[in-house]
Amino acid sequence: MGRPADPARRERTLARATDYVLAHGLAGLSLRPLAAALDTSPRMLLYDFGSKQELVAAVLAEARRRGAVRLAEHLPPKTGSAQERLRGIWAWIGADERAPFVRLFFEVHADGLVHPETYPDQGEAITDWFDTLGATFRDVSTGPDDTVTPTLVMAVVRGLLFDLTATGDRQRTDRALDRFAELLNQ
Amino acid sequence: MGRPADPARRERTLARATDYVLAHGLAGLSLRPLAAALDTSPRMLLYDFGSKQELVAAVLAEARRRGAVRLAEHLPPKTGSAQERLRGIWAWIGADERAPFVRLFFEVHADGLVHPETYPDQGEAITDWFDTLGATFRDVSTGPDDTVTPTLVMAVVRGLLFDLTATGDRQRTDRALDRFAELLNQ
DNA sequence: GAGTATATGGTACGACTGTTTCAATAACGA
DNA sequence: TCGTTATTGAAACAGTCGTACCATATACTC
Repeated sequence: MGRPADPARRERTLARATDYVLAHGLAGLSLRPLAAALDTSPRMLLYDFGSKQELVAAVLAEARRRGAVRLAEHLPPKTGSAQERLRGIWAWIGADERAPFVRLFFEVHADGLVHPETYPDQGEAITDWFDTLGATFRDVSTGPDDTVTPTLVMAVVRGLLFDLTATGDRQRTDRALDRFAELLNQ
Repeated sequence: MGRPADPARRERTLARATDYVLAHGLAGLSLRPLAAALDTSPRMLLYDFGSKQELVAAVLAEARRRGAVRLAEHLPPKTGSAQERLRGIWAWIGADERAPFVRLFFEVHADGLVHPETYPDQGEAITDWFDTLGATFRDVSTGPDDTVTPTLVMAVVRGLLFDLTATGDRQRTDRALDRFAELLNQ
């Protein structure tokens, strides 16, 4: 009895809100402009998500879900040298299409440093790529439980992403990655 | 004639404001709490700095100045292997005492990605370490104008700092740096 | 139709924001 | 003491923020 609930609405709003946050960033996020861009109202955002904090948490979870899916779709087969695979990953993550994800990634990390309590799984978000990347670079690892190699590979990728997003100098960062790939291949 | 100006007040306020921002971060910075912590008033902050934006710019310039001074003080002489020098830099920058600087560093970068117009010299802030680090690692560079080696070295350091600040796992990040130092030494 | 649960719009509250305005005080030279 | 300039306090302004309250509309069962 009564009007049936419409859970699809929340999902649709979440998807569009995630698009919005990827486009505009997290820092200045405000309910009223967000609602206006989504053709809804702050009233409905709170109705669906309870509070702004829960909305943000849902958006971040959705963004991470999307990233994981696309990474899984793209991850190259384990053919070719470690050098080639590393270059493939860098070309993919550094492409302009990934810029909104990368930007949000850095934004969440920075905010997490100031408000650790808001991101209880901050550490996980960093290390859960290891399972994926560790498998990809198993042949250059020292053993099946080697966490050092994936740590270093991810540090290079993140560090160069940091540089690339700040300076826009793709040539220099590309070359630096090549240099690392050579070192790793020896 | 008339009451003499007191430029020392602005300097004193700037120094304390920089301490405050290093301790509390940039994101939630607000004039009233800042003024209260500095035993002054929002009125005086604007009197001395003109606007919040100019205050922030002054604080960031001061923070960068401090960082440069301390780095210059610490930079080890060019004795020892590249491996040892890299470990020295990592031990210094990764120490707990540097955490506020590192935090602010990531915060500014993230904010700069969303509001590039606010940080006209964002790229410079990244590349101006190269002159210092390029000299330190000249023996592993391919030439006097080699920008690739310092780019890679800094990417590893920043990437591992990212990991360390997010996960707190010092053992794993230390080992990853050692691994990189070995690779670089070959 | 009535009854009922979900979905919305409108509005206002209280707390904050950076900034401005107006007035008062303080320290100097003449 | 007086003029002048620097400094400072108190208050208000115009805006934004997240959120709560109240009424209404909608879509369903019976």
